[in-house]
Amino acid sequence: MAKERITASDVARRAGVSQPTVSRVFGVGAKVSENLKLKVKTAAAELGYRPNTLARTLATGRSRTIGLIVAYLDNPFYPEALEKLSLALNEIGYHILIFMAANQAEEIDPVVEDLLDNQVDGIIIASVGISNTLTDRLVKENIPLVLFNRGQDDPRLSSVTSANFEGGRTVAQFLVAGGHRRIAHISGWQGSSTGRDRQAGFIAGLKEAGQELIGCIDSRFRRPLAAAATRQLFSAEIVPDAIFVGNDHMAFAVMETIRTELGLRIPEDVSVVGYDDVSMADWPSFNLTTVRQPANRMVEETVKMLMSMINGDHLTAQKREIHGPLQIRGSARIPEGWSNEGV
Amino acid sequence: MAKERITASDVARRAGVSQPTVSRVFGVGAKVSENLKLKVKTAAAELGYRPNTLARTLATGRSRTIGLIVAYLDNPFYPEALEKLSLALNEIGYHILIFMAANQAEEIDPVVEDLLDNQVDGIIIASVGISNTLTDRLVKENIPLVLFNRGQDDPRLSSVTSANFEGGRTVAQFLVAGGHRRIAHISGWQGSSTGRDRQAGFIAGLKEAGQELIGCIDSRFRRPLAAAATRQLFSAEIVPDAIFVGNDHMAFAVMETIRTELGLRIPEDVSVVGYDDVSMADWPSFNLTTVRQPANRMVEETVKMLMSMINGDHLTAQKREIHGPLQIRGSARIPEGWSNEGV
DNA sequence: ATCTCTTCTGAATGCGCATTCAAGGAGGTG
DNA sequence: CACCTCCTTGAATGCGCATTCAGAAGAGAT
Repeated sequence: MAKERITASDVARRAGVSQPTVSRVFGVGAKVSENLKLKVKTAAAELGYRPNTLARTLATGRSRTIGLIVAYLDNPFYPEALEKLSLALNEIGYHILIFMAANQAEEIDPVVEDLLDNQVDGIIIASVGISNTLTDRLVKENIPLVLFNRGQDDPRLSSVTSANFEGGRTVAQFLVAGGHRRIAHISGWQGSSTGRDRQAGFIAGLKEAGQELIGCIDSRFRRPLAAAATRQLFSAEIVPDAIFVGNDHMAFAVMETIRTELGLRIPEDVSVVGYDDVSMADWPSFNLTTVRQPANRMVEETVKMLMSMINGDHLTAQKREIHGPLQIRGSARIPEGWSNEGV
Repeated sequence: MAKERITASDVARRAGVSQPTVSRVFGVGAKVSENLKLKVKTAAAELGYRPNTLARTLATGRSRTIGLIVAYLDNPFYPEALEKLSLALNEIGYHILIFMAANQAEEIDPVVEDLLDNQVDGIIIASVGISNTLTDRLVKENIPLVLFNRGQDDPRLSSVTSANFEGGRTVAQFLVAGGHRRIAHISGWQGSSTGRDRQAGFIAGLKEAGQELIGCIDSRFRRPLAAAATRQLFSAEIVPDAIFVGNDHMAFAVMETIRTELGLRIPEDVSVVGYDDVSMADWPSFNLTTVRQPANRMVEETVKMLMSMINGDHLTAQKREIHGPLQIRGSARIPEGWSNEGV
C-alpha cells in the first residue's frame, strides 16, 4: 500500500525550495518572502502535506499536550468539568492525554511518570492527591502542574478549588436560619481537602451559632456509603432534621434513602443540602439546594494558571479558591430573607 | 535550572557501552548479554533515565496512542464507557488522546486530521458520524478506526454497537404483552444509526403484534426535547399508556415530566421503557425498565477490533452487534411470564 | 560606483531513539 | 589448527522537523 507519508522535504522538492523554508512557512516566526510562501503553500496543498506534530515536538521540546488525570467519573461533576477543560485547552491549541485514576488515591505516581515520558508540557490532576517524592520530581524537572478541585499543603503545588470552607459555613448559616436544631453531616472523604474543608467550614458555621453536629459520618464520596450513613443517622435516638451532604452525588443517594426507605418527606421532615450543583440537582426529582462549584470559572482559572506556568510568567505556585454561591431550591427549608444570589 | 534531560547516550556513557546497547536494553527484542544489561540498568537507575516516548515514536512510526472522540458526555452512558475504554487501553500499554465533540455532529473532520498529525495508531469515535471524504483518507492512509455505539453504512468502516433493532423489538413485545394498546415512541436522533435502529426495531415489533405507534417524536437524545415531546404526546386526544424512549438519559426527563407536570403515576397510568441501562436507571427514583447496553463487552470488542487492525491481522472492516437483555424493573407493567434474563 | 546594513535562503546540524550493517569474539567442527 | 557459524556490540544512519549560521541578494547611503 502507499504508506508514503508526505514530509516537508517532499514539499520542498516540489516547490523548488529547501526543507527549512517549508518549515518556516508552517512555523510561526515565518520570515519568508510572499513569493516562496505561496509556492510552498501550493505545493503543500497539492501533496496534502501536514506537519508531523511529533517530529516538531522532538525538535522544539514543546508538545502542546497536557496530561490530565481524573477520577470519580461516576460523579457527574467530573464529566462536566472534563468537557469544559477539554474544550478550553483545545481552544488554545493544546491536546489532552487522558488517564483515569482508580478512585482510591493509590498509584498515581506511575501514571504521572508515564505522562512525563510523553513529554507533556503540563499536567492537570483532578480530585486526586500526589506524593511528595513525585512533587519533588515535578518541581525539579520544572513541569507545570495544577491540582483541580483538590488542595494540598505543599507550598510548591498550585491548585484551583472552590471556597469549600466558606461554602460549608454558608450551609451552616442557612440551616440554622431555617430553624434546624438537629443537624448532621455526611461528609466527603476526609482524606481529601475538599471533604475536610467543607466539613470544617460547616462545623465552624454551626459553632458560631452555638450549635454542634448531632452526627457526622465520612462516606468518602460514595453513594452506597452515603446511603448507609443515612440509615445509621436515622437509627439513632435523636434523628436529624437536616443533613448537609459532602457532594451532590452522595446527596441524591441520601435523598432516595430518606424518601424510599425511611418514608420521610423532604424538606418537611428533613432538609438536605448538597455541594457542587451538578446539572442533576435541578431535576424535579431532586430539586436540591446545594453550593455551586463554578466549573466554568474553575476551569478557566486552571487553564490560565497552567499556561502562565508553561510560559514561565509565573514561577511561584498559587492556590486559588473560587467563590460559589448557595443555590437555593426545594430540598431544604428556606429561611425568611434567604434567596439566591444574583440570577 | 537543571533542565538536563537524561538521554540514552548519558546512560551509555556511564555504563561504558554504546547508545544502541542502551536502546536494546529498553526495547523489546533485547539481544544483550546479561552482563551488559545489568550494567545498563544500574546506570539508568542511578541517573533516573526514562526513554523518551516521542523519540521512540518518531523512530519506529508507532505511537502506542489511540485517538478518542466522544460526545454527549451529559449522558452518563458515555462517561461510563469512556472510563472503561481508558482502562482497557491503558491496560495494554496504549495512551489516549481525547477530544470532545460538539454534540451536533458537525466538524469532526478537522479533529481527526489533528489526531492524524499526532501520529495516533488508531482512532475510536463514540456516537459521532464521520464524512465520506475523511473515510477515504483514513482508508488510504491505513489508519484503523472503530465507531463505538454508532454504525455507518460505508462497508469500509468498522463499528461496535448493541443490537439496537433487536432491542427495540424486544421492548415492543414486552409492552404489547403488558397489555398496552396506546404505545408511543420518543426516539433518539434519527440522524444516528442507534436512534433509527431502535425505532425501526420497535415499530417492527409492534407491527408483528398488529399494532402501530400512536405517536412518535424525534427528541435527538436531548432532555429538554424529550420533556417537550412528552407534553405533546399527552396533549393529544388519545394519550399513550406506554412510551418507549430512545435512551435512559431522555427517559428520566420523560418520567419526571409525567410525574411532576402531568401528575400521572408510573407504571399505573403509563409505562416507560428506556435504553442503555445506565447506573442511574437502578436508582429508586427511577427504577427504570430498560434495554441493557453491555458497555463492558462493547468496550472489550472495540479494543480487540482496533488492536487486530493495528496489528494487521484483520484487514476487512467488521460491524459487530452486541446483544443486550431487557432489564426489567418497575417503570413499566410487567407481563405474566417475563423476568430478567440470567442474573 | 562602492560600501554597509538588512533580509532572505539553503546547508548543516541536532532532538532521542531504533535499526541496519559490519566487525569482533566465542564456540564448534573436521 | 584452520575454518565456519552464531551471537553480541558499536558505528553509522534515519525518523521529520526546527534552528543556527553563513552566504547571497537587495536596499540605502555616501
